[in-house]
Amino acid sequence: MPRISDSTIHRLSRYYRTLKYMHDKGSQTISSNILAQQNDVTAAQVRKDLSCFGAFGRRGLGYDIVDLKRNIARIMGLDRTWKVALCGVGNIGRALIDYDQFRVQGFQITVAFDSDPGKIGKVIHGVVIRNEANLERDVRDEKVEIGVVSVPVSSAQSIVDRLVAGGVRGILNFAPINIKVPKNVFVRNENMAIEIEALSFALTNPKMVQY
Amino acid sequence: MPRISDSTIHRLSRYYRTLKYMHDKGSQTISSNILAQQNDVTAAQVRKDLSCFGAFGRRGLGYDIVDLKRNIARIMGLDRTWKVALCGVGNIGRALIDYDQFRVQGFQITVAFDSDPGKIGKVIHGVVIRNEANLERDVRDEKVEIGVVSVPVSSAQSIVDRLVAGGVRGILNFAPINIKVPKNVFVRNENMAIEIEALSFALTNPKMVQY
DNA sequence: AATTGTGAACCTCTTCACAGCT
DNA sequence: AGCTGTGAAGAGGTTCACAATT
Repeated sequence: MPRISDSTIHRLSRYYRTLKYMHDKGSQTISSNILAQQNDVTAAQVRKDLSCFGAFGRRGLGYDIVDLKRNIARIMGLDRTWKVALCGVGNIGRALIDYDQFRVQGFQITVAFDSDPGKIGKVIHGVVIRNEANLERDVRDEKVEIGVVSVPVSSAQSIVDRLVAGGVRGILNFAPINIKVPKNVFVRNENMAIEIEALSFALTNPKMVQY
Repeated sequence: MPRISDSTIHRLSRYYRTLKYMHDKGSQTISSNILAQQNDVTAAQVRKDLSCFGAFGRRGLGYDIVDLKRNIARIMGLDRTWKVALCGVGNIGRALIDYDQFRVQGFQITVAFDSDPGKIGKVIHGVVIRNEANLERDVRDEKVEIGVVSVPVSSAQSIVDRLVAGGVRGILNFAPINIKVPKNVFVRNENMAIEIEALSFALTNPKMVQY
């Protein structure tokens, strides 16, 4: 089975978003060239990325938007819903409970946890904040597959361990720390400080990065 | 002037965070090997990354933590403060106004804008929400260098154009759209949906990604 | 004429391995 | 002996260029 690079996976998400947009605009077909322009990559890159999974276009004509969109959704597992547990209902956690980009793509925050007794029992955008004490049990009962970690650094690793104990297979980690998981669990990190620091680097060393 | 890759810049941020942590724990020196383990990379990678900017270690002894930390801060422009304008005080914008990882690293949200008349004038964590109508002028008057865009997709490009008109040189974009800027302005995208979609891909095709 | 799919060339990033310093 | 700094080798990702198809 061929390995797919992170870059290709990221680009696939972006192509998918472009296809949704073009479809909403009423277009029927799209060429690799247009898809490329919309995402600041080369047309060859688009075709290479897609060719990892099959031949979806028609020579001379381009790609059927509805068809390609459906294919990418299938490839990426976006043609279904995913049950998500949110851990830590602070500023970021609260923003995520109501984040359209998650909901619209089938990521359903079905349970949320916090350790603060003052928050437990409250309802935020339709989700009840539960007591962290029963995390493993609740995650298992609700058949949660993905855990989102938006707790402080100090409790991130232990929350991750408990999510894994509850049977979660994927973790989206917002805590700025390198968490450890068993080999069969996937982690993606979302550290917003890293991107603004990259901006700081670019502004400080404009000659060292390509504009 | 040698080009520095995005990957190296990202890793530098992560090394920096490790160094802060180790320093707080009271350590004096650190080897490339330990720094590597803490960040899931090889020791050679750490040394190569650092060697882009100079020779900071001592053979046989490793790196002095305080010294390396200071050097990375200087290289990345983290030894100063940056004035930041926040555009769009929705769920994400509100979370960012109070995001420790920004503040602690010197990114000061000095001005915030929203187009909703109901929000204008309100104060969130010490920041007054201003009328978007005067964005260019306010950004210029306050000498803002970085703009954070957390407005809906439909108004993202026009807000970016106005930030640029106000003299901003770097943009952190949370809108899931590929914004266009003049060649001398830097953009970094922070699309949280992309990472959870990458998780969806990994869970759907475990054989195609390395655990 | 337009556009895909793809092997080959190219380029960039990562790892190796070892000389050199403490 | 321990560990860095780095040229060279290796791996992996991107672009080229063209045959194949509509």
